[in-house]
Amino acid sequence: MALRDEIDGFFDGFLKDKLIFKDKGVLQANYAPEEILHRGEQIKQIANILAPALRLEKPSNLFIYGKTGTGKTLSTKHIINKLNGISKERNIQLKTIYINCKLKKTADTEYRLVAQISRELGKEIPATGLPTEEVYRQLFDIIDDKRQIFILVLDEIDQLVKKAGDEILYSLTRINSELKNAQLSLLGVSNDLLFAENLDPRVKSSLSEEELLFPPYNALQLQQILKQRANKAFKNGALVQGTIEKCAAYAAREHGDARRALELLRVAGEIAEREGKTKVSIAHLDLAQEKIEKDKTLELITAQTKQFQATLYAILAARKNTKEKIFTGDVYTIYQELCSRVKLRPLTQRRLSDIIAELDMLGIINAKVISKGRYGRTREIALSANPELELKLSGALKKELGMD
DNA sequence: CGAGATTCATGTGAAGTATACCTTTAGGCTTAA
DNA sequence: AAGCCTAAAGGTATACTTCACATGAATCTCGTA
Repeated sequence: MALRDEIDGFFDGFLKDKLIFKDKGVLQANYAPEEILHRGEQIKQIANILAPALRLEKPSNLFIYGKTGTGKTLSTKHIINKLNGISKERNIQLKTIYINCKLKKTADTEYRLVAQISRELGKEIPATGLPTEEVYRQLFDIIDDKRQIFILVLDEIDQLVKKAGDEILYSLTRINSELKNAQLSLLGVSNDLLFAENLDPRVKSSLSEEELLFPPYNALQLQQILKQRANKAFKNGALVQGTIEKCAAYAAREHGDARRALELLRVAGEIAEREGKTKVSIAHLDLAQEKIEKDKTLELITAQTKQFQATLYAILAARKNTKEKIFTGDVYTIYQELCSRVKLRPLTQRRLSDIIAELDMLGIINAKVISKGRYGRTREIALSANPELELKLSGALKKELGMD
């Protein structure tokens, strides 16, 4: 009974003392403000390009690129929402589909992408079993059902191509020639500025009928964006003077990533709140910086399969054993021991090699192929984490793998 | 001493296999006329 | 006879394995200055 009261008391206090935030959601990544600052020009252009859709004419394919946190996703979603609003109001046969290609297990192969698109349109497609052709055919049927325009947004399209190749895009750009009633426009969004360079020329020319570059925000613009959101998110006076400026400066240093700046501010607020403070100070920003990095990686690895986790753990262990550089062979030996210890069926070295390459792609480790001359050829593996994070990772992995 | 051959440990590509899932289809059973 | 259910057959995507060949600089070899 006593415990019960104590907990009630805790929750009460938690609710009553909203020390810092007024509405934290405003700082969350998926929040869409009514007014998007400093992107007026880009939004207008996107609108211009997509506008024909409202007259049931196929808009040009559009390719948007710019670094992370420059408002690409936000702006496209904004326009998409507006289009949806208008088409609903006027009863225009316009549908939009938004797919984020980065989400693992969702859209990282041709089959999964097409299946996901169909799912967005309300058709259940099994995870496996159907021929890819069949899934395409079903998608056609849905799309070509009547005279209508589709706008397909592929966010983080570079991730998709990196994993699954650009033939997918070729197929997608060719869909139109097979459609009788409907028309489909592609809107590709990429974080990688050089992405288009390596595409098949046919795909490239067809995907980027129109192109749009989102430049990074500068420190001043970031400040204004932060202020706009902070006013809604925080209680009056919850921010120590200069916090926003500092936060903007941090983010500007990292190629003007607004998403990161907002996250930084939010996490700083959360930390301050947990400390029971009523004000967010610059010190909290620094703490937040570390925490974000930790959480990102932690989240990433817990989402991986056991095999990936075991591999990473083996790398961490190898790292602990020797101060010297780590090579694939060392990792594999440790990995095998580890497998027998946690009762995991060990994979072949061939597969491990691929897994290491994938971990590298995920940015969790740094691996590059080197030749040691007489002593063969291998991957030289380094961790991109700092020692403290390393410790946390290793702890988390132990738990994931069920070790004591 | 230096050019070319050798060597090692693993990268890498292609093809094959296991698994988990899908649709189709034929046969058997039930049901209703 | 028509309708429905079930299990087998035949097919796919994905993750992984097997096999075989490719890599590329440190090291070795050997001819030459």
